[in-house]
Amino acid sequence: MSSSNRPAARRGGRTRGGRARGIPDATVARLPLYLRTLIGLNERGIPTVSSEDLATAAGVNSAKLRKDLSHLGSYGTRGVGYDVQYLVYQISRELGLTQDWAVAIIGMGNLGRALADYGGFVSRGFSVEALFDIDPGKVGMRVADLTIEHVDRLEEIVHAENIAIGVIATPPQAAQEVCDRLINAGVRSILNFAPAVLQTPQGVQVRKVDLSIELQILAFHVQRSMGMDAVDAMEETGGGA
Amino acid sequence: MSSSNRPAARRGGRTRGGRARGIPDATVARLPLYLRTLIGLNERGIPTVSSEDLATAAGVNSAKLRKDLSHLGSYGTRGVGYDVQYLVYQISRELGLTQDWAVAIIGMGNLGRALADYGGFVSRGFSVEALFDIDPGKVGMRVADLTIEHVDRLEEIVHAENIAIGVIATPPQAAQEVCDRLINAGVRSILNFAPAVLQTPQGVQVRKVDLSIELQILAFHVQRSMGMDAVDAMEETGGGA
DNA sequence: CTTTGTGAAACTCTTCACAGCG
DNA sequence: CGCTGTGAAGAGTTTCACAAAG
Repeated sequence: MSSSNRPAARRGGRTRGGRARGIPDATVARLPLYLRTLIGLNERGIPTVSSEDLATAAGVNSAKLRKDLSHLGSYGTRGVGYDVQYLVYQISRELGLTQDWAVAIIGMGNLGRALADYGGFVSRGFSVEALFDIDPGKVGMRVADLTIEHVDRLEEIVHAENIAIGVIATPPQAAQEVCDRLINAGVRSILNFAPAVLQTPQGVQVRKVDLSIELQILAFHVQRSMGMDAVDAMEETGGGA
Repeated sequence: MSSSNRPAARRGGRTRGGRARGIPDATVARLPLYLRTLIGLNERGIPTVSSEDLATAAGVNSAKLRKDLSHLGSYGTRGVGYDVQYLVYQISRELGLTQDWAVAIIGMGNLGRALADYGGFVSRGFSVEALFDIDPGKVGMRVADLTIEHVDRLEEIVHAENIAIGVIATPPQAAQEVCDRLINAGVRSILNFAPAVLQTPQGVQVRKVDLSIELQILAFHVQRSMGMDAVDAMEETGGGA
């Protein structure tokens, strides 16, 4: 469409008024992993950790870890490592987890209910404040200490509860409409579990969690590893045409 | 550890005996998305589609789509576009979806049960063949036409049912052990829903789906977009210490 | 004339390797 | 010394822009 020759349109708010921070997306995506690992170390009473050890525990390479952390500032001590608690705090702050964000879940099928019940699915920083479904039979039911509301009340409740993040767990046909309504109500961050591509205006962050896509990526690799052993011939002859 | 100066160790089986295929990881990760989009077009009776239209529907840019598809071969017709059904078949074949892979789910909590019940969470190409839990109270229960087995029988049943993919939906403490046992039983592809880093030997594919990580990434962006409006000052003063 | 397929350029991310600090 | 923080090199990915095909 018209988006052919737009000049790149920087994702993620690169620079800004004051100091230009601009943490790379790839780094942001790993910070939660470091945070979880550090919280584990802290619970085990470990006060400091080297980049090498933290990297191993988080499953990444140590140079990458150091470069990632360097984007937050110089929080390490040469010859020693990183102070675990201090780093927990700094990463939490960077991720915006020093305050709680209100979350709404839309779609109370199996998955939506599992998400709502999964109380511990968020250590801290989030609070599920509203649940929605379109089925009048479900409206009024209580799940995880909340009453399921009809999706017609979405805008109203998003405003009242100051919802910052919407989690879409509806069937795929309903996902785009729910998404539009969330955006209309002012939500700018959406976690989408529905197997559907959401069209959103610029400035809205969408992350998707898609079981069948993950499985299909795995299937590709399964097929590959099978090829190593035996299936080679099948492929070479055109396999099943 | 010892993984410091290993020479890169190529992920994903780059070249092989015959022709070197080597589809980039980034492309593999998008193929399922194209596949789903194409299936939708096919169901609506659309016989051919241009890269521009398919890209828009899949939410990517058309040059990227063309380059991705070019890794599979030259399946388009210049001046016309791509034959929808033919492309569905080619992508399915490339992803290894022309046959069914047996899947086991370990951990029958809320999430595990939702996954097992989510019959349609896989269009085709997969078949959930076994469910496991460690809780004797759950063993024997029927979920989604299957009987929950005790996790002690994992190896036995993985062999008997020829399980290709393991889905870990246990609490995080149990994840590594389950993972080890799956690998020991010969499973080389794992989808991990537990919020834990899995240590695996080379050659094992792990994909993780992690709700709290996704939310935390969103929180970062929420905080960012807040900064645009008002919260700027809070940050500058050290916010909430 | 339309649309693919693709070199080449641009950009992002990862890894190396080491200066420099504690 | 040991370990961080980082320039520079390398790898991977995206985008551009256009020649060639239908």
